[in-house]
Amino acid sequence: MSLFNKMPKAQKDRLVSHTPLPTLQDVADLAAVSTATVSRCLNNSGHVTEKTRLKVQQAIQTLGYSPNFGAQALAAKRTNTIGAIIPTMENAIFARGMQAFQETLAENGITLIIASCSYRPELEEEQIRSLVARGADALLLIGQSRPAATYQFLARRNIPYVLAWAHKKESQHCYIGFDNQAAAQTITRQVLELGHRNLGVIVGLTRNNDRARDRITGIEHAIADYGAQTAPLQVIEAEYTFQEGAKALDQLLANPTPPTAVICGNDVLAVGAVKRAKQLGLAVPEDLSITGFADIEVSELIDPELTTVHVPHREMGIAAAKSLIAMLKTQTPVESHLLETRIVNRQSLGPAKPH
Amino acid sequence: MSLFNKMPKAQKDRLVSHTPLPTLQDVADLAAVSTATVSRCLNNSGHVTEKTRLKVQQAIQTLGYSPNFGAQALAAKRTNTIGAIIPTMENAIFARGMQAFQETLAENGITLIIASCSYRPELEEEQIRSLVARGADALLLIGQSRPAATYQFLARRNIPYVLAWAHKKESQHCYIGFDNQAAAQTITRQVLELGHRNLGVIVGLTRNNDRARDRITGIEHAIADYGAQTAPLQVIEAEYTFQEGAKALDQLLANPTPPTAVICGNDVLAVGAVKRAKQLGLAVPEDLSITGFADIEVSELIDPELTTVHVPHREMGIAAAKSLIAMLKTQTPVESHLLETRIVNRQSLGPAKPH
DNA sequence: GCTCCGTATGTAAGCGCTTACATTTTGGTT
DNA sequence: AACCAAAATGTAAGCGCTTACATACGGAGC
Repeated sequence: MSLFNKMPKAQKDRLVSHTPLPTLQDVADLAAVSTATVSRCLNNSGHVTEKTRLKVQQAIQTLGYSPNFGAQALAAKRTNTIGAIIPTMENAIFARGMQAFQETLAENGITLIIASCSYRPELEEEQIRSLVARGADALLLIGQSRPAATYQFLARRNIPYVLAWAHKKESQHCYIGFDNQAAAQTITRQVLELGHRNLGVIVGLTRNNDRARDRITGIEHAIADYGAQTAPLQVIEAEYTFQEGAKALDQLLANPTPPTAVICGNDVLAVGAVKRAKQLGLAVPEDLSITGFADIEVSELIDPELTTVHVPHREMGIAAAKSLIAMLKTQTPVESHLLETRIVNRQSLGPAKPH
Repeated sequence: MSLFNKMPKAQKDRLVSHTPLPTLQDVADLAAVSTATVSRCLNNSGHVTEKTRLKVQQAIQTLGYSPNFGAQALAAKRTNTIGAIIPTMENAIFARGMQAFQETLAENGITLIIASCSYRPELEEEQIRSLVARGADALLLIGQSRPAATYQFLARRNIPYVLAWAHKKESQHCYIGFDNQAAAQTITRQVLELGHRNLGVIVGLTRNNDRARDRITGIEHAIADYGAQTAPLQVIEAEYTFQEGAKALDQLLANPTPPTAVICGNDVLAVGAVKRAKQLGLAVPEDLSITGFADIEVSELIDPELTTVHVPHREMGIAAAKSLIAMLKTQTPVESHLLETRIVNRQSLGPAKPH
C-alpha cells in the first residue's frame, strides 16, 4: 500500500482536489490560534481579545473561509434555518407575506426554506417531517387544522412554530394573523346595512382550509345577528382561480331568486366574478354588488375596483419572523399576535336596488 | 467526579432528555445489524438482502427514526438541497415556474431553498455565497448578467448552476429559458404588420435586468428589419407594478405625437396601461393597442384581455430541475434548453386606425 | 516576590453519519 | 466435502465544527 493510500482523506484532498475549501483548522493555523478560539470569534461567544479577533478575521479573509454548514449543524445542534410550509406559492395571498418573512429572517442571519403542500394535508405532514429532519430550527405553518399527531410530533421534537394567516383566541398555539371570522362578519354587516337581503357567497375550497371555513362562519353570524329577514344564504365553493370565480357566479345567478350581493372569500374569486358579471351585462355595483377578501394587487386593477378586506400581509410576515426568532432565543412560547384587518371601500359594493 | 459526569454525552441524553432522537446506531442495534448496513438501506446503495432490508425498515418504523441532516451532509459532502435566487417572490412571473421547479425537485428527494435579492446584484452575490455555504449542491439563477467573479466562485467551488428565464446561444453557461429578444421581436413585427408606425414601449427597469434589455433590443430589431418608415421609438422604464404601468402610459401619451400601439415588457405593466387607457377614455384596441409579455393570469382578467407573449412557466421550472438533477448525477455540464414562446392573440391588439 | 483569581486560550471529545476496506457468508463447482 | 468467487455485512476512520473542561497568563494585593 502506497503512502498516498495511507494518508488521511483530508490530506489527499489537499494534494488532489482543485479546490480544497479551507476549514476552521486552516484558519486557526494561519492565525496561530486554536480552533476553539476561531470558533468563538465566529459565534461572538465568550471572551476573545480584540487583538486575537483581528488576527482571526484577517486569516478568514485571506483564506476566503466560510463555515461548513453540515458540520456546524451537527456540532451545534442548530441550523439557523426556519421552515415554512404554505399551500402554494402561486397564490398572491402568501407571496407578499412570505417575502417580508424572508427579509426579516435574513436580517437576523436566518435562512428560510419554503415548501408547499398544494392544500393537501398528508403532503403537509410529510413536508413538516422533512423540514424538521433537515434541521429546521422552527416552523411557520398556515392555519390551524391539522392532525393532533402533527402537533405532538413538533412538541416531542421541541420545535417552535407559529400558525400564521389565522387567529384563534384561547388556544395553546401561537397565532400570528388576523381573525378571518370577524373580518368576514364585518364586511357582511356592511353589505347588509346597504340594504341587501339576498346574499350569495363564493369561497375557496373549505375541505382543507380552516380560513375559508372561518370566513363562512363570519358571514353566517353577521346575517344571524343582523336580525332582518334575509333569503337563505347560497354558498358556492370554488378553486382559487379567476375562471372558477366566474363559474361560481354563473351558478349563483342560475337561482330563480339570484342574490343582489356576492361576498367572496378571496379577491381572486371576487375579481373573476366581477369580470363575469360585466360579461353578462350586469352593472357592478348597480345591479350586483361583489366584495373580496385579502386586498391583493388585482383588486385595484379590475374595473370597478374591488371593495375588500385589507389584510396586513407584510406586517404578518414580519411579526411571524420576530416571534419565531424570539421563541428560538428564549426557548419559551410567545404570545399570539392579532393583526387588524380593515375594509377598503372602493367601487364594487353599493346599495341594494329599491324594489 | 460522579459516574454520570464521566458518561459520554449521548448516554447522558438518553437518561435525561425528554426526547432522545433515535440515531442510526439505535436502528442498527434494534435490527441487529451494523450501522453501515442501515446506511446502505437508507441510501439504496450497495447490496443488501431483502430480508435485512425488511428488518431495518421495521426498526426504523418502530423507532420513528429519521436521519440527522447535518451529520448526513457532513459525512456525505452533499445535502440534497438546491438553491434558487430570484429577484422577488412577489412577482407572478416567477411564482408559477418556481412552484413547478420545487415540485419536480421534491419528486426527486431534493429540497429547494429560495432566496430573493430584490433585483439588487450585490445582494444576489451575498445570497449565492450564503446558499453555497449552507451546502446547496446546485443553484438556479435568473438571467445572465452578474460579475465574472461570481461565476468564478461557482466554478472553483464546483457548484453546478443553470441560468433560467433567459437564453443565449453560444454561451458557456447552461440556460433554461426562452429567447427574450426573439419573442419581443416577433410580437413587435405583428404590431407593425397591423399598420402601426408609431410605437411606444414600457419596460421594467433595465438596470439590473438583462431580460428587460433583451426585449428592448428585440423590439428595436423588429422595427429596423421591418423597413417601413416609423416614428422614433419612445421607451419608458417603470417599476413592476400596475400603477407604474399606468404612469408610464401617461408619459407616453403626453408626447405631441403619441404612439398608436404600446408594447410592454411584461403583463403587469401592460395591464396597468390598459386600465389607464380606459380611464382616459381611450378604447383599446380601437384607439390604442397594447401588448404584454409573460401571459400571467391577470392578462385574461383585464377587459379587453391582453394580447401577449406566452411563456411556458411550468415547463421552464421542470426543465431547470431536470437539468440540475442531471448535472448533479453525471457531474458534467448539460446542454442549454431553449423553450418556445408563442403569441396569444386576445383583444388588446388591433389594426392601426387609417389616417 | 509570591499568592490568588479572573480572563483568555488551548485541548480534545464528541455530534451522527458515510464509506473504504476487511471480514464473513453464501451458494455454485469440482 | 472441499474450494472459491461473489455477495453481504461489519469495522472503524474520518467529515468540520462546538464546547466542557483544563491550562496559561497577567495583574492586584500582600
